This record gives sequence, structure tokens and C-alpha cells, in this order.
Amino acid sequence: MARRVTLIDVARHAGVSRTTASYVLTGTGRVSTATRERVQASIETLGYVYNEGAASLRRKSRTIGVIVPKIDRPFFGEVLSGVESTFTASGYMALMVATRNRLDQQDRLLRMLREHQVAALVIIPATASDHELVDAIRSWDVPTVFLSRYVRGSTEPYVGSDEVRGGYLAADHLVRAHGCRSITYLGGPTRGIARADRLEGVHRALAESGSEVNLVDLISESTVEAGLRAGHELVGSGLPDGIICHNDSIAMGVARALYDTGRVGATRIIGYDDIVPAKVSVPSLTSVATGGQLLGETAARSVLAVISGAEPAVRSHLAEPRLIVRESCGDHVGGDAATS
Amino acid sequence: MARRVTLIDVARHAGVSRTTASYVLTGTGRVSTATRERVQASIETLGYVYNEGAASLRRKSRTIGVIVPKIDRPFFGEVLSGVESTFTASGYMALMVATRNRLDQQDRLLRMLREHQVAALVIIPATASDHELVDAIRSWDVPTVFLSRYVRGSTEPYVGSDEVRGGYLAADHLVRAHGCRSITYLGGPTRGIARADRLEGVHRALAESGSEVNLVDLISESTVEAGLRAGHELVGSGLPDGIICHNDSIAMGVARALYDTGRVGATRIIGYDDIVPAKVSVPSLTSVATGGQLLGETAARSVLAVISGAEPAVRSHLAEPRLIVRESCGDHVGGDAATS
DNA sequence: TTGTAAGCGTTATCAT
DNA sequence: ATGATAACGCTTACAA
Repeated sequence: MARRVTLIDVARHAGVSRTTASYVLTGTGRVSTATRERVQASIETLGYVYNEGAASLRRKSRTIGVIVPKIDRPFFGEVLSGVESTFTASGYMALMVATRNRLDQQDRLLRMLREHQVAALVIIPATASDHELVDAIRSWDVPTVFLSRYVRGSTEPYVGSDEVRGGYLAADHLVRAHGCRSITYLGGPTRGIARADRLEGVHRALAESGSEVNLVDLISESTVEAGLRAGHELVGSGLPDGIICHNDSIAMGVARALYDTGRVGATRIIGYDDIVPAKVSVPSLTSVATGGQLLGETAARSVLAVISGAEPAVRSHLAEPRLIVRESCGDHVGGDAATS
Repeated sequence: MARRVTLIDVARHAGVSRTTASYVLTGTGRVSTATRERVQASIETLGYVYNEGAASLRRKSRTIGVIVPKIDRPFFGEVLSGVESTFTASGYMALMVATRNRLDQQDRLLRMLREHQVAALVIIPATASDHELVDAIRSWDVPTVFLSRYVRGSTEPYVGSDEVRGGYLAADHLVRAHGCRSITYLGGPTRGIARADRLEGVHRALAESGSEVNLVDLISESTVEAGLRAGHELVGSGLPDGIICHNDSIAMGVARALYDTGRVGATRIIGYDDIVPAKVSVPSLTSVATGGQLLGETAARSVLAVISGAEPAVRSHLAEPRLIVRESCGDHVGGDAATS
């Protein structure tokens, strides 16, 4: 097996020094057009391949750590898609890892990423993350943006959507447009800050409405299956006028439970995240859209700006969520999902 | 800002040589317990962090390239989840990239991964990939496994499910269990090999059944929206007895179109991949389950074995798909999705 | 515009 | 069991 072709070989072949060869590679320094073309030709004929790893020993690496709780959750998939495309478009590559929402895994992965010398970090922290995580990252001193979830009490750079506003939009719609008098907030991690924020928004909407509304706070996992179970239980124990689900997966489960029990339309359901299949759920889901892909892009652009020195610190960014109204809250029953 | 702590610092602090320090780090070589503990203490007090990049300059790197068409497709999410967990559990990290099913992107990303010295490659090739891709990877000479899609005519190591068998299972069920006389295969990339293979299985099932079946081959994108459109068109032009969809997203779209037009149950629908929301679709989807997560794990384990020298070459593996029967093909109409 | 040479932080070979 | 020392392939002052 032939030895790897290195920059020295290229230089020798082109009759220049390593420096010059390096210059044409990186675009740095001044090189005459003639030399540049000669070097480029040599690169071509020798089949030279740049060694990013070796280069990273001198300058900053071009890999960025990306941490998410789960890789296969639809919403995270959208976010990751935005992150990845932004990075690779700029010549960076993402080391993606999943914590499965476990703090010990998160610590381990953080450590591994650090050992891999990532130039920056984009992290959707595990739900139970606290200040220890923030401190660990701070002491590491790498450009970091928290994405979609932030750590309670932390003021670290954060890109996400306005959860309070999202909760508000959902509750406001149920109360004002549909006159709901009893609302259940269903699902989401117990200790999660998003849950607390959305509930705050809900309370705000209820207060503004001035009407007496009975709000029930129900914990459940954030999966389709959990939503299905919860839906059946709610049918058994008495349905509220409206249900705000922590995400669309839960909402789809609930919707299906209503369908199973012949209670379609017996309550209004609002989901969260507006993932693709929400459109074709029966009924199609009214949902709070947060624009996962765009959030991912924004976060990625943000750390890239810092790395390249364009910005001194990562910028925080709070996106405005939108309420996508569909059948599940009663407005379009019998309507056509294709037109929504 | 303090200089990075290196192995030299550790060695000095512990009063040993770099070599010895390196030995305790990697577990290689013989080191007395006393020395080992002394070094470990120094690592602790100095806050030393291993530099994977520097190490990769000497030994093989511990990053592996993972290429998929789209990161946010439910099935790929499941696959990626399996790949990632297997890699990180073994101390490897995945550089994940998405080609968006475009060959130029795929070439570019391949190049980037190569420059990053990945130790191996796991790739779900873009649909239109041909022998040029195989040749490029071959000449690069890195342990590679093709995952979930293979390149026409190639005999490269491949981990996937038996597409022919999958098509067979679907068609056989429609014909034998339900006596369908007209079947439409809907969706999937025109030039895709999976499509061709599944259709072969369908034909085989039809031939075996001995009955006269009218098979229509309908192209469409593999999205919920496309399924929705196709469903409406089929309703307009006349529904076949059964529809085999290239994936569950299409199937959910079709199901919704039937619902919209009041034709639920008017034809039998079979999806593919058995993604989570298929369970709560209305009707819940009969689907060919391919076990995405497990496929991902298998592929990952396979390349890891090669890297560590346990196996001479990557092993191919063809998983047996299973038909998950639910309401959408008429067996359980009115049944309870929760029990499926 | 181009060349010289000193790192970057490991691993691995060969002595001792 | 431990230590010197030469790679690994690139970037970047500084010199010419």
C-alpha cells in the first residue's frame, strides 16, 4: 500500500516549498498565479488529499459538537437538519451525539467532544440539566449555544422559541375562540423548564380572558404511546374542554384515543412543534409551530459567527411561535387537510 | 488564558516520561501500579484533557463518517439512532452528514469526510448513486458498509432488509388474505433499487397466487404531502383493491385522503418501515417493519469489528422484514390501536 | 513572492 | 518497567 501523499510531496512535485503549497491550499498568503496553477496541477496528478486532522493540530479544528437528547424524535430531526446543513455549507462538520436524556451520558459525551477538540458546541441539554452543566461548559471555554432548551437560571447564549408565548397562544385560542372552561396541559418532562414556561403562558392567557377556567396539569411521557394511554384515561375520567399537549406526538396519541372511543371532536386538542404528520392526523392537529429547522440554522450560524471572529459572543435569539389552526380544535371539522 | 495542559506537563508533574504517561492513558505497555497512580493523580490535579486530534496523527482516528440522504426522515432517524449509540458506546464519534439525495453534495461530503481522516464509513447512498460512488470509495480504501440502500450491481458490504421479501409479504397479504385483484405500488424514487426489488417481490407473490391481478406502478415523492395528493387522485380515478406504499409517510397521506373523501376502508393500504406514528394513523397502518434502529446498530458493529481488526472485511447482513398487520388493510376495522 | 524552521500533542520503536 | 527520540502532516512567524 502506497504511502499517503502529503503536502511535501506536492511541494516537491511542483518545485516549491511546503509553505507555498500550503498557501495555495488555504488561500492564505500571496502566491503568483503561475505557481498556484502548478501546485494545483500537482495536487491533481498526485491525488493529494488535505489532512484536516494534522491541520487542526495547529489551527482551530473544523468540527463542532452537536448534542441532542434523542436523534430520532421528529422535532430534533428537523433541528439537526438545520444545524447540519448550515455547518457543512461552511466547511464545518458536526459530531452528533445523543444523550438519551441522561445526565451521565451527557457528561461522558461532553468529555469526548472536548477530547476531540471541537471548535464549538451546540447543545439541546438533557431535561434534568442544571448549573453543573453550565459550569462545566463555561470552564471548558468553548463557544456554545444552548438550543431549544435552556438551563434554569442560566443566562448562557440561547436559541429557541418563546415558550411562554407558545403556551399563551394555545390557551388563548382555546379560551377566546372556543370558550373552553376546563383545560388540561398534558405531558412534558416534569422538571422541564419548557413545561413551566408554557404553563406560565397558559396562566397569563387565562388571566387575561377574565373567565373562570379550570386548569389541570397532567404529567406523561412525550410519546405517541403515552398520549394514547393518557387519552383513554381522560375519556374515562371525563374530558376537559380542551387539551394542550406538550408535543405533537402526544397529541396524535390523544387524538387516536378519542377516535377509538368514538369521541372525535368531544374535546379540542392542541399540539406543539407542528411536525409533518400532524397535518394528516385525524383530526389534523392544531399546533404551535416553532420552526425546528430554522432554529437549528440560527443556532449554527450563531456559533459560526463567533468562531470566525465576526461576533464577540454567541447571540441569543428567541423566535416567535405561530399557532397553526387545523381541525383538532374544532374549526375545520369536515374540512380538507390538503388545503391547510 | 493558560496554555493547554499536555501530556508533557503530566509527565513532568508525575516525574515520569511522556511514554509512561501515554501508557497509563491508553492502557498499553506495562506500568507499575505505583507509577500509574501517580500519573493518574497528576492528570487529575492538572486537569489534563486527552487530545484525540493529536493522537490521530499517529494512530487511526476514532471518528466515523455517517452519510444519509436526509436527517429528518423518521426512518433515517431511527437508523441514525442505532448507529450513533453503537459508536459512542465504543468510544467512537460519528460525523453525520446529509446529502439531501443529491450526488454533488454526496461527493463533496465524501471528500470532506476523507479529509477528516474518518476511520470508517457508513453510508445510505443517495438514490441516484451508481458505480462511480462505489469506485470512489473503493479507491479511497476505507472500511465501508452500505446501509439500507445498495448501489445497483455492486457487491460491496451491505446491511439492510430484504426488499424483495418485503414486497412479497405486502402483496401476498393483499392477495391471499384479502383477495385483492388490483394493486397499486405507490411512491419511491423512480430509479431506486429498493423500489425495483420490492416490485420483484410483489410480482413473485402475484405469480405464486395464481390469480389474475392488475398491478399498477405509480411514481410519487415519498412524503406525506405527495401521498395525500396521490390518494385524492386515486379516489378520483378509481381506487384499486389494495395500495402498497413505498413508506409510511406516503401511506399516511393516502389514508388521510381516503378519510377526507369519506372512503375509509374503501381500499387496503400497506405502508413500509413501520414508523411510530403509523400506529395512530386513521386507520392504523399495516406496514412492513424493517427495524431501522437495529439495522443501524448492525452496520455500526460491523465496521467497528473491521476497524478493531476482529474481522477481515465488513460483513453483509440482510434482515428479514416482518409484516405488522393493523387496520389499514381491513383486518381490524373498529379495533383498538392501543392493543396493536 | 517564496523559503526556512519551529512548533502542535500524541504514539511507537528501540534502548536501557 | 521506564526513557529518548523520531515520526505524523500541517501552519505560520520570520527571513530572504
